[in-house]
Amino acid sequence: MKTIKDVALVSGVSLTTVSRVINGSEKVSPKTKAKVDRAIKELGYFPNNAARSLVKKQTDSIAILLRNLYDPFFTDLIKGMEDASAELGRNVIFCSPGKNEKARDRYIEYLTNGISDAIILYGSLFTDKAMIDHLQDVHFPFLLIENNFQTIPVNQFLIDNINGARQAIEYLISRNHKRIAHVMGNPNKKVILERFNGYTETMQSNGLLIRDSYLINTFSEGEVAVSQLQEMMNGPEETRPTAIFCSNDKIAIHVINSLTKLGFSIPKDVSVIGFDNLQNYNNAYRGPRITSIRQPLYEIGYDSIVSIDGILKRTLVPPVSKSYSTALVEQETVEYWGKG
Amino acid sequence: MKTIKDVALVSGVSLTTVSRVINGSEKVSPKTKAKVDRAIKELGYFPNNAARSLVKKQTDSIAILLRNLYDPFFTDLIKGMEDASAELGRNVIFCSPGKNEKARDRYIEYLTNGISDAIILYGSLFTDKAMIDHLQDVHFPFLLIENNFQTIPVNQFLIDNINGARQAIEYLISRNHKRIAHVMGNPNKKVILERFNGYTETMQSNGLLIRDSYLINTFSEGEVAVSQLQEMMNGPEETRPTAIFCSNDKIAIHVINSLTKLGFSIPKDVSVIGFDNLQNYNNAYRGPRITSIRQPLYEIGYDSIVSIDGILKRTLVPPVSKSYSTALVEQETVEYWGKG
DNA sequence: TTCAAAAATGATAACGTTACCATTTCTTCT
DNA sequence: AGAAGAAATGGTAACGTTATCATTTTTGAA
Repeated sequence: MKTIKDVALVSGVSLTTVSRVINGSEKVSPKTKAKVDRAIKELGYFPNNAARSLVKKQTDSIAILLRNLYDPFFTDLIKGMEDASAELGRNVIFCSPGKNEKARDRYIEYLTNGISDAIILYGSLFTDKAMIDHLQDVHFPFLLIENNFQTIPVNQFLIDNINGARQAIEYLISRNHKRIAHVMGNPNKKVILERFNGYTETMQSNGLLIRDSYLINTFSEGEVAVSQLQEMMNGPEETRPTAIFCSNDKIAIHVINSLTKLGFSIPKDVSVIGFDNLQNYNNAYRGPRITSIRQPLYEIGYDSIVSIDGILKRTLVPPVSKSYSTALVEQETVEYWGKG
Repeated sequence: MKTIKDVALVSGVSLTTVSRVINGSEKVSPKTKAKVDRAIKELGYFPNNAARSLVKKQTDSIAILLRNLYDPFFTDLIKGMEDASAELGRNVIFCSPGKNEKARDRYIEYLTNGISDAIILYGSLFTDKAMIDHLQDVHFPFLLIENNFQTIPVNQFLIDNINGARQAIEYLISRNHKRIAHVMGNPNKKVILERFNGYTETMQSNGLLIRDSYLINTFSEGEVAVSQLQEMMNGPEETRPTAIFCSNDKIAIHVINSLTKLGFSIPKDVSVIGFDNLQNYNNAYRGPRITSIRQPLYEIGYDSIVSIDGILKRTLVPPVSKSYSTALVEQETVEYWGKG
């Protein structure tokens, strides 16, 4: 490995001067700069980042921690992050420790100690108070996306899930639906809970009844959810839901598949609306395109990098927090109820 | 930021002893270890990786460079890498510079100088000779997947695309197809060229004619490809292909969509076979599930991490090279031709 | 030509850790 | 009790870079 020392020796100048050339300092004569550049090229020298960040106490790179990098849910988010970092010329590194908490903490310890200058964390199940406290204690810059810490002043981007759910329900109501069920996921997740809240609030404020059978939890019940679904759909016609709001598109796919197997046709017999507006369906799915609520993941990804960059450059003063609104995407799983 | 010095001060031992405790050395008494551990906890000390890798000249982490992390094509590959690194307890960092060559080189310079101990590179358009030469010059461990350097002894994993194409064509032949067309992508890509070669070789060895119209290049022709496709399918029945082999599933989707628009039904009027066996289709796609050649991307991802780990631990001696075979996945786009 | 100011260059100490060798302390055996 | 050996601990120099201050060289005005 070639070092700055070798370059200094070959070009006949001091370490300091070489360092100046490398870092593009103005205070070096063109002649000297040429000499040093020549030596650098000749030796194939590259600066060592470990040494550099040790003394500078900064690395110039941003880390992103996602639970699973391979999840198609993250497609747009990652794309936004890639685009922003390319435009800014920032090095960005992605890590995905999976659901293992030990691995997550190992990565955080690794990334926050001499590897990156800031970290972006996505997802509520992925973060806990102790972790956030730790990051604050050591004054390490971080940005949370869709996490559970709305009460403390940290950098965080949130999606207005409550209003997103409202958009879904009000859209259904505008299509003449009154009996609307909700199939939800793990309520420990921020997004699931908020969408549930948005559902109940909107139903109530529109004077619509939420029957017990209208709430199906795929998380706590496991396989039971399907039989609950079946029971609900086989109930008397006057209480049977005409539309189902699902916590997300994955659940919607599951619901549509199950209903289809039970002999129902979507959206003729029952409308279904999802959340997330997935761009890619698993190729096992054969049903109609899901009418869904879109969250601006590309924008969020893009902005997150830009914001962290701003914070590191001190052009932005933390805490930076934003709320993103959702939009309804009409596709094929919702139909006007009754005689249109 | 707390340092080893603070820990030494608080626990009343020397720097060296603290370092020993941190690194789990045996040569420290239980009593001292307890004292030091207490101080570490009390101070919230974490070792600085920059300083550590500066002196150790190793970082214990592996870097992966993919052109675009968000591409659903990489789903299984990434999953395999994540699983392997989790099992090994290795830190793995992903970077995706996009198609920008400058950015790619910036990342390589960054990663190879004090950030990671080895690098995995995927894709043939993504690497060039100069880059590989550089990595070899500086003796930085790397592993290529599906690249263009079969001639020089580097660590590399390859997929047997020629045989994969043969599997596709022979399957079609076994289903009574004789007039088989090929819609291909950018032939500068290793995989595209090899699949094309596999197609021509297998056609020839089976005594089947490749008419000029049977070769359609979506890359050089752009939109022209669709009109070529149309022309081919509207030709006289006795020369019209009964099956189309596509370089990959994305192209197959494009072909199926175009043919459907032209009034053809898949697989009744013409069979289509793809390559890659994508797990997720873009939700705009409405056609049948694509019969395709599967490449073992999960295994490749998993093995790549294990191999690089082995090379770094010196339990494996480079060059490590493997060839992976493909498998046919029967789905819905190929039918027996004629009266079955 | 001289001198002050500006520009260019250099010497050296950090940064936080581990490697290496030296020293001290503890065991154990006679 | 003393010596030899083992175990535990410590001092210090590296690692490759940049920051800080000091020095030298150049420039330009009188």
